[in-house]
Amino acid sequence: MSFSSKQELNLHKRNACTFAGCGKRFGSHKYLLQHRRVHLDDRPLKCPWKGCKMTFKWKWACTEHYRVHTGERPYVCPIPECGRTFRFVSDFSRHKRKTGHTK
Amino acid sequence: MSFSSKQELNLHKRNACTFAGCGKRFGSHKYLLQHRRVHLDDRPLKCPWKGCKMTFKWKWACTEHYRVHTGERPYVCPIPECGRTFRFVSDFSRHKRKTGHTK
DNA sequence: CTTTCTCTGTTTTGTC
DNA sequence: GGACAAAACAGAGAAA
DNA sequence: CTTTCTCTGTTTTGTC
DNA sequence: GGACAAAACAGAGAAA
Ligand SMILES: [Zn+2]
Ligand SMILES: [Zn+2]
Ligand SMILES: [Zn+2]
Ligand SMILES: [Zn+2]
Ligand SMILES: [Zn+2]
Ligand SMILES: [Zn+2]
Ligand SMILES: [Zn+2]
Ligand SMILES: [Zn+2]
Ligand SMILES: [Zn+2]
Ligand SMILES: [Zn+2]
Ligand SMILES: [Zn+2]
Ligand SMILES: [Zn+2]
Repeated sequence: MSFSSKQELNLHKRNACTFAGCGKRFGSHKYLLQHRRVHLDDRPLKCPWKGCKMTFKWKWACTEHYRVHTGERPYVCPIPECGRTFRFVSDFSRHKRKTGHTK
Repeated sequence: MSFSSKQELNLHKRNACTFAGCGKRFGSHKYLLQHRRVHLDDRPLKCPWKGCKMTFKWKWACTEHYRVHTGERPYVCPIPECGRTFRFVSDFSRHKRKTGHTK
């Protein structure tokens, strides 16, 4: 880590991103370091599906994307009369929030 | 302005956006209020070109977009041997930065 | 790498 | 109980 | 409004 | 000189 000014170092210590136009602050210093990838061009994670060219910055995005190939719908509502299934955790979360279907 | 907690009011006073997942801080309180539109669905500015359906949150984006209809290239490099023209101020800025073509 | 174009935080300009 | 990292979540939000 | 899907800040889980 | 708002800039960054 190198800093071009004392001001920048102080912001870093306060968990603030110093990329131009960002200005975000975070709850942990560890995450601040992970957040940097948002501003970098690298997309190091590749979809393991043969022939798929999708790339990602975040492991979780890659994990969920892979399900569009497999068709997997791993989230199942625990309410017996409902039984809806979801491919993405976000849609499952919304279902629980809107319907109250929680065990 | 209403706040759901004292914590949220304090962040507002420190020019911090309290939308979930944002966490940005800004140089002025006035801009913090303008920044909110980033999180709202409204796109109140409409392209004035007949038949164009483009909409915008920011006036400047609308102003520059309109030039794709008119073909205008209002930015002209002041160095006589160069004379390049640009449709968008950002490209003109980059030209000056990379070449040093400044009067 | 390029060009084209939009988004947005900050700076500059204009009016009182 | 404590690190600490990895995984997963829970929204936001873009696209159609 | 809907469904599908990606992004990311925070929370939860797993290992020592 | 001071507000204060409007306009414009200067990057970042997505898309092709
Ligand atoms: Zn550090
Ligand atoms: Zn950042
Ligand atoms: Zn894939
Ligand atoms: Zn259900
Ligand atoms: Zn206020
Ligand atoms: Zn915000
Ligand atoms: Zn238009
Ligand atoms: Zn030039
Ligand atoms: Zn674009
Ligand atoms: Zn949404
Ligand atoms: Zn998307
Ligand atoms: Zn760029």
